Amino acid sequence: MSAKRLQLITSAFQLFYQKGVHGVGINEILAESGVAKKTLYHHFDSKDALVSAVLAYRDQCFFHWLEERLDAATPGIAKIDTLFSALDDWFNDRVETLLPFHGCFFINVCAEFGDPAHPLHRQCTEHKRNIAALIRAQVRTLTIDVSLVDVVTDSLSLLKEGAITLAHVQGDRSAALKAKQTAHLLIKSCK
Amino acid sequence: MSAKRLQLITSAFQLFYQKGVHGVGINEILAESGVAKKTLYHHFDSKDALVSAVLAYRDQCFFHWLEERLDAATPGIAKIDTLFSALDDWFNDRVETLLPFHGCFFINVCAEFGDPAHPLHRQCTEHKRNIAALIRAQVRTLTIDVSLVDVVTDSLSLLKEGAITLAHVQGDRSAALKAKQTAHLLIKSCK
DNA sequence: GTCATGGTAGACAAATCGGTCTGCTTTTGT
DNA sequence: ACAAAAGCAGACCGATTTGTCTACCATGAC
Repeated sequence: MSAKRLQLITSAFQLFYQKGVHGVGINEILAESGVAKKTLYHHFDSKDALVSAVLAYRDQCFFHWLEERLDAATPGIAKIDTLFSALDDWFNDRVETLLPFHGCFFINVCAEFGDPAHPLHRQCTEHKRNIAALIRAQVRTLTIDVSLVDVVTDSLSLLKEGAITLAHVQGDRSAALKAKQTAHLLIKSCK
Repeated sequence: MSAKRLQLITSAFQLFYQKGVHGVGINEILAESGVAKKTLYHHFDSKDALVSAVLAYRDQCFFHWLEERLDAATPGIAKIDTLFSALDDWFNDRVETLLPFHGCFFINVCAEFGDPAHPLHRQCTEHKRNIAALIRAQVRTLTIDVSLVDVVTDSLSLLKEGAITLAHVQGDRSAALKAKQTAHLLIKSCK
């Protein structure tokens, strides 16, 4: 990938994440990234195409970060602990690669592109699907009845998304720890 | 309240809810509401002031709707059942007064106004605080140890917010029922 | 050496943005 | 009845939007 292209994506992400996609103009991205307008439109057909590339970039960053954190944990309940500890680090700006917390970028984009049929909205749906699959893989390492895997995965997803919203909208930076506590209660009740 | 003022607020809400605040221009609101521009700026100092009024309007609609639903339920676990049944009705467009589901308007607005110090962001925080208090009142009718009221309230809030996100971003319209199931497990484990 | 590629700065276009204003009509309170 | 308030349509303003275009420079492949 071209260096300029990457620079455009990272600058655009930073601005979109803070101010929303519609709240940031092309010219602001150019000023921040120090790239010429012609170059931007050489790499991307339109602003929407840039947004799509930014979503793909963030999807990759976020997924790999979480996957690495989870891989480092020992199978079982520690995997679930690690999931919420990782979220806690994210919420409290202890993960440099994720940039200062401003909620979930994919939730934010869906707020602006509300139509579920919109390509950008679908891209966000896809991201969440991938993360949910990652969570399911952790749940499978738990010593619980196989028939409970689906429902526990759903519950953990609910808690994760709820924690993100609490942290962002309510400004409750301890949301991940609350979710971890609830997850413990939940899994204990499965045994 | 003036009829025109109300018309402006309801039209603006409908458009903002579907397309996001920055995705809707003043002129579109005027065309949809059939109100003159001068009249809009007679009632509101700026677009931000209109957004603030729309938030207040939605806050009132949503709170009163949920409060009525919860009041009608018998104290105890039925209150919690009713909470998630109400969400299920909302997600599946069975509540006319809330308009077709496009996620939580307050979460959406926070996505566009990411700065927690922004007045519109704070207004959303306030709304969530009020809803959380309403949930806490239901939890108090449960026959659980008083020391658990806080943690159960937090857990239910997490599940509620998570369900909203799952329903909107993932397009999972059964999210409220999954959350209800999880809430049951959780409360059962408190006894 | 030559030529395509990717890059620069920035003028420019057409549309739209939020917001102001004029001039006129309708409604409403007393 | 009459004056004040609220409403109308829409022209207009300056700023900003996305996107195009011209003209030129640097680099590297063949």
